[in-house]
Amino acid sequence: MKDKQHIIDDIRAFNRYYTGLLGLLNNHLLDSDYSLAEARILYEIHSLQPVSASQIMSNIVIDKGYLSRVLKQFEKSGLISKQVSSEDARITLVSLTATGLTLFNKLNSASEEQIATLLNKLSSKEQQQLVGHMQAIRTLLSD
Amino acid sequence: MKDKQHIIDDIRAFNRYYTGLLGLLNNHLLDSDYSLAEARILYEIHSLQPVSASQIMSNIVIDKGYLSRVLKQFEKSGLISKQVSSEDARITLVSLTATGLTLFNKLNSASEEQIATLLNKLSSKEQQQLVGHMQAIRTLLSD
DNA sequence: TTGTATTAGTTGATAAAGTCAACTAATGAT
DNA sequence: ATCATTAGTTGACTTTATCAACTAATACAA
Repeated sequence: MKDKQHIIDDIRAFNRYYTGLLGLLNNHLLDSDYSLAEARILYEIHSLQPVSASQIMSNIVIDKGYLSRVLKQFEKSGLISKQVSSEDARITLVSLTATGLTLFNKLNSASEEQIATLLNKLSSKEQQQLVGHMQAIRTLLSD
Repeated sequence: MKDKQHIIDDIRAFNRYYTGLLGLLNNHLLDSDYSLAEARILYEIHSLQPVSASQIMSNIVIDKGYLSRVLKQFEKSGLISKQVSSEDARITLVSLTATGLTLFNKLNSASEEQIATLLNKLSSKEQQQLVGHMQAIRTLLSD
């Protein structure tokens, strides 16, 4: 039975470890023209479209000015289209264009590929266990 | 039994979740004058001192030019002292000064406090389980 | 030993990323 | 109607990060 200090140390060690792993997994973005933030915004748009900037901000911690500019750039480069909400003219809903969807699929596949490479080292049973541990962590921390 | 695609999706969902959690836990640094990178460098120096820039780079992914500047600034502000290695004059070993140690302790306590707050929502048994899941993940992924 | 490659670290120049406040326009609430 | 709030934009700026060129020291092999 570990004492509290020991538990805290272990969690921080895991956090350092996992920060590094997340960094490795996100490395493939360096070969693309997109940052992690942009990739994540694209992911949110894909998941929630048509979606407002505010909705995106409720899923990602990001400055609204920064987000506004990213979306502006996305529109300029033809990745998304904007449409003012018919219910509330303050709100602009964004959706992926065909080009945006193609890009999303490309980035998404690359992300999946990273994970797949990680999983290749594990047996099927170990893979199930890994996911089990992850879900257990989320469950423990989400109450 | 989940198929591979399902497993990949679950892992990516965990990664998004944990990225957000790490962001929250690192938020306390916004109230300090130090960035996450700086805090981590300070941590490495504390752990490994006397330590070279190269050694730090083997623990953190960071540009050597950037690291060089951070260390230069640390020295300038009296947080670390530098000493050329007696065995190899290319190598500069850095150590925390008393001021640096004080700062480290402060940042360290704040980090621990963040974790402690997270743990407060859990019973002692759940805390042990949480650490168990984390170690299991590390074990699975580190082979 | 001498030349060649490698390693450690620094610096200049630049780009990318993120922050903050002021602002407009639309809507909500009393 | 007025006042407050919400959504989003923009300008100005700082911080963070990247990359290549460079010096100096050491390793290594002929």
